[in-house]
Amino acid sequence: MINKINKPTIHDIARALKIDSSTVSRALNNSPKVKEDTKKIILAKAEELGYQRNLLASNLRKNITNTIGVVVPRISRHFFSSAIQGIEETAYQAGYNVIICQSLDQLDRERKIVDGLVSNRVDGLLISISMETIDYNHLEVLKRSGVPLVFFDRHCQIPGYSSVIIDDFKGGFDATEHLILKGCKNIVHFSGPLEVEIYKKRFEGYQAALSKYGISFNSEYILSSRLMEKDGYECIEKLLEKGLEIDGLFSSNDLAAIGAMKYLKEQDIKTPEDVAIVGFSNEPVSRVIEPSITTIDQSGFEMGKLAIDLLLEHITNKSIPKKGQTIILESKLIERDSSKRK
Amino acid sequence: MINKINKPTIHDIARALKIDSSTVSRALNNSPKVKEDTKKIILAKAEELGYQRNLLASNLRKNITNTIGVVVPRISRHFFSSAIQGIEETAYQAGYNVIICQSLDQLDRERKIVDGLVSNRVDGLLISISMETIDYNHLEVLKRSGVPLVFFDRHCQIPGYSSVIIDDFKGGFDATEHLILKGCKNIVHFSGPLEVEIYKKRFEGYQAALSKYGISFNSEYILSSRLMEKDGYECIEKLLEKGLEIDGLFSSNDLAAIGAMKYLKEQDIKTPEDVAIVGFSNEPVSRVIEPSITTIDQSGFEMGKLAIDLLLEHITNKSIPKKGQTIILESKLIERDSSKRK
DNA sequence: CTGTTAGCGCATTCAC
DNA sequence: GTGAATGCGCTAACAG
Repeated sequence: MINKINKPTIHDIARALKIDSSTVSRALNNSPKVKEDTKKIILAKAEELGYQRNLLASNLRKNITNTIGVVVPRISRHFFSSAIQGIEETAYQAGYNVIICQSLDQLDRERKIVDGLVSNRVDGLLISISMETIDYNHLEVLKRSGVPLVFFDRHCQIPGYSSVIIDDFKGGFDATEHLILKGCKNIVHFSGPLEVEIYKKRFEGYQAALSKYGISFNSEYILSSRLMEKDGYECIEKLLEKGLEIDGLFSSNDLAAIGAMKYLKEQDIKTPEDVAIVGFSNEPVSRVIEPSITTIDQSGFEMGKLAIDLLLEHITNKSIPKKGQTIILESKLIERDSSKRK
Repeated sequence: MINKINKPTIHDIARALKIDSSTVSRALNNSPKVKEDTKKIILAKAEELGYQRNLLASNLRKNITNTIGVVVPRISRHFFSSAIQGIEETAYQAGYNVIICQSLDQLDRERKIVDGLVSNRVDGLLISISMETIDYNHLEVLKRSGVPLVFFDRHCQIPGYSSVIIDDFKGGFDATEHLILKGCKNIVHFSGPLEVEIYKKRFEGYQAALSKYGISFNSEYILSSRLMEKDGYECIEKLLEKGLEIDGLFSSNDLAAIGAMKYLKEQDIKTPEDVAIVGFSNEPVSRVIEPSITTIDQSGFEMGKLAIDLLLEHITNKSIPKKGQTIILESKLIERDSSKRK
């Protein structure tokens, strides 16, 4: 006997009841146009047959999916998982499903993911771009298909798309100024790719702070990497091997900062007395692991909330604004006790 | 002018080329039946119009989606995000998309998610059930629809479905024995709901170890909770307020263990000298935060890999085995230096 | 209230 | 090789 588990359709239940499938469809959608009695009978039969609506067909017909796609670099990063938390919360309330995808910071994967999501006709897209995303073509073409898109955190300047971001320039400035005021003269900056907007802005903030206090800029102090823990470790290692003086470090995230800290400890350089560190983060664990790292805080949850709100607005208005709206959140520096210097 | 951004279909490109849409369809699927020349023309026009295949329609027609659904309690937990990593890796290689969903340990959400996934006609399901999942009906009904399902880590006994799990009984036994050998007599056990298979097994392991060493079982030492950090904190607080003697703790995860540890430190009870702790985990950060917690290690990545392999096998064989296969991984205890006693 | 008809976009069988 | 015809499962417009 063949394992013929064909899923029942509305026609199956219509046939069993000797009525028309359109009535079944209406009943299943709880249309007021169908008599309560028949509704009951239909629902019962549906239950009996183990009917489950085929959303592919339904969505195809209705031309909406009630689904929004979310693309982030990695779900394991606390910032992103809390952003997703915020997104899902209001999305579900608004009756939307959420598809979560991670690019792993690979442009290639990001392209495929976005393509797939659009092919699956999501109603909207929320994206925090990968570190490799310097070419925006895969996003720009979306405008032709009219899919609303909102960036959050890692964004890029494409007219017509909105963004929810923090004030990266100010964050970079504050971080650097904080270090300067602590007495640092030789401040290293761990950055992501400088072609990516947020890293560029933070870098500009860094430069501005140096310049304000009349500290000369040394390009050897700028290290661009993927900001993983091992990157921080290796970067600081290289710098020290070069014999460069370092007394302050501004890292564009906490992972790289932790990596650097680890190396310094191994080398018996007792941070934070010797090297003061500031990193971008709202990762609670990293604060516990390295309480000596002062952080520029970003709330993923809040950004997620704002981003989904904006997106839902765009979806319901069917409006892709000409310019796109940008919401900039204040970044705030949270100082740890232990990073006080002499 | 109305914002009429109608997505082009194969008919649009067929019309533009004065050929039939079926040819276009074939070309787009790279069928060998269509001449190379026409293929080129079609592809060019598709590009020009910004055509993107409607996967809803395509999948509906083909009755497969090349998508598998993954349901986990929370993506932010390292165990699950590394499992997802493993799953995605082989899934993508095999040409499958992955939809990630989190139940947040709520049965209600889990039900809706599973329903939605099945309605969207995923080709298979990978699930780690919520802590509230005591009633399996939403999973049992899936058998009628023939959707292959594989459990990993948090599973339940449903004939016909396979599981990838660790040896929870042994884990519970080893943890408890470890504590006993360290000299503990009064061992508390933080558990999840005992109706959930894995917690039950760990508890049984706990009991078996006590019994082996002739230590009497005290039900006051069993605390069932959701195992969040605050749960651990509150549980140990209550126990100590009751005036109960405690010198060992076996927690079913690291979060609750950390919560307990926090409370103990606050109370100036110097763990690990006073209370030895074992928790289930493979969360690297928790080991850094609380190196005094010895752990029973679980590799999410490995379990994810095994689970997806099993699932893909089921999908390609179109076989829902009568009994279901169970892969049991060895659990291993990883001792931390600092948890040595007297 | 219910049935009839049509079609969402695509893939596939059958002709030619 | 290509075109014509059919239907995946569902919803919506239109009758009655």
